[in-house]
Amino acid sequence: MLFKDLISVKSPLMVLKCANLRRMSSRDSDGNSPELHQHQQQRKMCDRKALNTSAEQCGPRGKRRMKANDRERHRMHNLNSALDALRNILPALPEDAKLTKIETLRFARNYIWALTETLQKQDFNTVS
DNA sequence: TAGGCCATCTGGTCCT
DNA sequence: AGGACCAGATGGCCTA
Repeated sequence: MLFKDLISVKSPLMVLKCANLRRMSSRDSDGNSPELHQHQQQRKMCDRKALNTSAEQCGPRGKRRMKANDRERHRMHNLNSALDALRNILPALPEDAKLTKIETLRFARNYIWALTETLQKQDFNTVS
């Protein structure tokens, strides 16, 4: 199967094309470096922590909550790492075009489907 | 300014 | 009991 065949596989890849256009024209091009983005995220974290100091001070329950929040944060980071790993093995992505989470999942599903089709066709040709 | 995407917090539920 | 998972709420950032 040629790559152009893969491109022709219905909607999710059209979504991908739109996503690439959208992202290539955004973020990094307007001087927003990844470092700055990270800084903004950290600042967000600090704000949250400042808000939560009261929870920290309100005894065992507050401590348990904060511990659970840490675990949840860690869990979501793991999930995002897995999504990044998935993005990295998907084909034909320009360096600065990052798929959203939902786009990544849809594209992966579509890509697997296309590969499966390719294998099935190969098997058919081998047998006949 | 509205809408999309994201990170985080939170409470509920299930599992070990 | 404590941890994992989940879904809803909230607020920030960015683009059209």
